[in-house]
Amino acid sequence: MAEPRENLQMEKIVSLCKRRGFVFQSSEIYGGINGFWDYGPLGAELKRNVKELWWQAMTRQRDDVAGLEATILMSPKIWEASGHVATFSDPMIDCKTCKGRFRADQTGEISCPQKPSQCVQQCHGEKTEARAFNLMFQTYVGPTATAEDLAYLRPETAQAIFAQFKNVMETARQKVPFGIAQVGKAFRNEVTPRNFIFRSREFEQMELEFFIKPDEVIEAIHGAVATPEIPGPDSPALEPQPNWGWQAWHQYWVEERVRFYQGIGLDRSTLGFHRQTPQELAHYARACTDILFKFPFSKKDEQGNVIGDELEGVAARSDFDLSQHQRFSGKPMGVFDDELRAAWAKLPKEKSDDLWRRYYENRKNYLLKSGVEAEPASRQATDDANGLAKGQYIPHVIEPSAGVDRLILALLANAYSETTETDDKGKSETRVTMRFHPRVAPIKVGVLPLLKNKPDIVKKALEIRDALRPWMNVFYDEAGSIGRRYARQDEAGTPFCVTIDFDTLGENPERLDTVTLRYRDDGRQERLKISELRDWLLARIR
RNA sequence: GCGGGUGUAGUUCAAUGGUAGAACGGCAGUUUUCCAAACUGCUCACGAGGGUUCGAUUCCCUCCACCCGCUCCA
Repeated sequence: MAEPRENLQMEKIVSLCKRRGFVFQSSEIYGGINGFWDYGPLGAELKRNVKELWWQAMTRQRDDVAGLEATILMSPKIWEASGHVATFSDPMIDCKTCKGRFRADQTGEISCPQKPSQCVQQCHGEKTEARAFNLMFQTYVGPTATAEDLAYLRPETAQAIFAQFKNVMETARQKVPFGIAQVGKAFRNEVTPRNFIFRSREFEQMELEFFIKPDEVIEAIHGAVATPEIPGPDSPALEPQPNWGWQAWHQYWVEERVRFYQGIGLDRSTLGFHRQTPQELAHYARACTDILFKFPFSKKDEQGNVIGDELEGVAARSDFDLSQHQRFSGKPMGVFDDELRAAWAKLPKEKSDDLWRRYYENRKNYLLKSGVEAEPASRQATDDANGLAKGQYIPHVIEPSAGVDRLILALLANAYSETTETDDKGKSETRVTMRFHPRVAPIKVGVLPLLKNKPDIVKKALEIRDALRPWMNVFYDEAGSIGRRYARQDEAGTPFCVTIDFDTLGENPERLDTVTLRYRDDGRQERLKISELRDWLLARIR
């Protein structure tokens, strides 16, 4: 059984996180609280770096994405529209005899684990009353704590993006296709928080909702929907094209996201992919590709290959979300497209009839599945399809949704490496090095005076620290032997250290104003001029 | 929520029905000290609450947390 070893690996990581200040248990002095974790000094830096890199890549480096920072508490109607009020509060029944737990509305369909010939409803197990399992945290807005004041802590950040879709589009002066990005906390009262920070009750998400034209619109404007080749891992990323349909956009975002992970040190070989099957997909979703990371606790498939657990889901969610908010709020969520209206007028009749029909079917299908009666559904779908001919449509969306804390855990697991060395006396010791990519490393450079009792060396070291500080996170350390300080920085994952010695001060005139630069991963050292230090480091940490 | 396991310094471990030791770490100091050097000194723990007992870290109960399995995972 390989399980104890994998468990050991997680235990080592958890222990290091505590010891070095990456992650602490929340409320530890009171015995902790299940499903909540705090980030210590190094963890806070690591997390900040990750979020900033995401924000940089997803918004600032692009013309077609705008940012948003919405509130955690919102109108509860948002969660009715999104479906969370309904799906997050399933009544459950426990069986005291067989220890099973079942959805109360399915006891007539699920077979009893002990007597598969009978359904749960019929078997003789002693069952509890149905109890509501609401996975959304509740609170009250206002002092009266009545049912009208009930509110929920958001279980995902995405819905605020949909709710603010029109405002953002207008103020950012964007046109479809474009996206809205948001980073923020989300809360789920998980039944079983597990695996350290992998599944917790308070967590952070980095979500993009990228709005695209429905395929019918692309066809009307461009004649056909493009199906581009997926570029190989080493070829340059695709440039988005105006004639892309949802499949091309979906593939594009999966690829973009994988490149992001590679850019912060997660090699493709550490990742896995899972394309959700039709059974797994939500009814409104067209496709969803999960990007997985092979965690120490991840399970293996029949062939013994590690499967991985979800870092991010890239979902093609059709026009479901905006449609829901349009229906529940009564506010139009569609957009108007000049190009579409002009193109539509020039379409051959059979083409426009075909597109009209397909759009109509999609809209009717959505409405029926959302519980709208047949007749009003077809009336509404007719209106929607007529709107298409006038240049109006509800955008579809591609949603790359990533968990920050899961990514942090992936980076920790990926960086963790240990080497055991045996000295002359036969005493062996294990050293840990956190091989973070310099972009995410909490500390970029350690500044170390060789000796702390030599004022000139210390003074010079402090000057260097102060010169680098505005540009990167610097850690100054003068305590203990130089080797000990290197080792401390290795455990923190600091990619570079500079050491100031007597040569720096001119004891060896050729080396005046130079420092030792030491690499974390192999201990290699070279001599670098102080005047070149800042640019040398900046080139490697960005 | 159910079943199993675990809970002793910051970390990893030890011992004990008579209130706890070590290693490593951390802090301070000495040292022209470049890979956890050496030496000196110091700091830090029985998850919480009850019960049994003259006395509980040790036995019992409850709770909390962590790990594993089941369940859940929009």
